[in-house]
Amino acid sequence: MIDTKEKILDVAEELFSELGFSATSLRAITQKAEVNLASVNYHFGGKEALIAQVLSRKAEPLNKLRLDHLGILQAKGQPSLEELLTAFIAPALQMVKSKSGERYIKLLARVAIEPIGDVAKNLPGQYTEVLDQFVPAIIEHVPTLPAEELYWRIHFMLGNLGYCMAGQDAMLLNSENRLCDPNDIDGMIHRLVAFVAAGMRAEVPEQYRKAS
Amino acid sequence: MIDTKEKILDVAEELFSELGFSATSLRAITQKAEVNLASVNYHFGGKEALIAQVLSRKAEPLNKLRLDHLGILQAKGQPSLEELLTAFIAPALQMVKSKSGERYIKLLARVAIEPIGDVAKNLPGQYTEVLDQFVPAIIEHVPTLPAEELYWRIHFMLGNLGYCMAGQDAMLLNSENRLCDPNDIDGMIHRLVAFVAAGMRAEVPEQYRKAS
DNA sequence: GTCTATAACTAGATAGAC
DNA sequence: GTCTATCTAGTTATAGAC
Repeated sequence: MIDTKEKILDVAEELFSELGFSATSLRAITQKAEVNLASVNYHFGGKEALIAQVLSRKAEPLNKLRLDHLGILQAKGQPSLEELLTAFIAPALQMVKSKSGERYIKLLARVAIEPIGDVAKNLPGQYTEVLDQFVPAIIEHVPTLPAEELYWRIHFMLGNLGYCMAGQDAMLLNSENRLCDPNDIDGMIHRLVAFVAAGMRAEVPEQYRKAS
Repeated sequence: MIDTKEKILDVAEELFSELGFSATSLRAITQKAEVNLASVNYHFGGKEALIAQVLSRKAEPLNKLRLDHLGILQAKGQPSLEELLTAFIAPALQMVKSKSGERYIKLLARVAIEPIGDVAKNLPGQYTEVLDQFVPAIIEHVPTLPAEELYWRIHFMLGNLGYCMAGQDAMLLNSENRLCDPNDIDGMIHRLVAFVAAGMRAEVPEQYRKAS
């Protein structure tokens, strides 16, 4: 069947996100997907490669959304820092509205907690293309920022994003009386962009103000 | 024995962080701790309450460090925003240098991924006292910030902190060629404080600039 | 009781027929 | 591309020697 690969990926994504990687056997996946056991190896090369594909299949449309958004901005002239950050942040936060997006963030968390082979080590590679496009555009707005400082701040932004994507599942967000609604995705995007933009523009602490 | 409770907590912390909550049986815990199976129920009331205690036992010294730090600052006059944020951020990041601190952050991640009863719901309560002390002190530096906006930014800061605490286990941080060293805890603290302080002081986006 | 050998089972990977 | 059969490794359980 032509979509055997897709069926395997769908079931694998579901079981991996629910049970974890080591608790999910290839036999369980192939049985539920109603395909042959050997087809995993034929199509993917092994369990670890399957995991990597499950993850990259989700990363790809996200990458595309971000790059498309960036392309549209740049076609209109030089985008503002806020516009750049929105192009990076909004697709990720909008993604987690869907069931499938929720699974993706759960899978990322599992990779961090239950490291399988080189999967975690290879994850950042799925985002390098996007970062390589965004980082130079961001630099234009903070030209005096040392490169090391810039990458720290990129990481801080990724931290913000991860926490917000985890949303209601995150432990500290579902607090009462804290006056902000984690379901207000658009509000979250606007506010996060403002917060990160200010952080990006922050003055560099003296001791780190060497040339880059 | 007088420290049966402590022994149970130690072993439970270790097994929960390594195996997860549902994969760790009370039998496994009591056997490894060399205590009677029934003692868990006697001392804690049940598995869920044990989990809650394992978590709160870690939160308490962190809370104390933060509040002590804050007290010292306030005794010297009005602290700067950067000093306040350092008092909040530094204890958490320094904690994860230890094996036990690593376990704690792993447990927090597990609570998010594998929700057990009301444990996740009750976690924020372990930090309310600290936040109730810090938030008013922070407000003095951003007096025009609407309350809702302030809490969003507090959450953004918590996101930064969580990501940095996860450190090398986090998926996106162990990237090559990104020029920043996640083991440089002091550098991380200084830079994160500068980043968050700027975010706190950011101008409020127009649409959210209603009175608080 | 403790230790070791082995059996039974499970899982990932592969070869070769179709 | 799909399938059956098989190989290899790792884990768990158990039997029997000491």
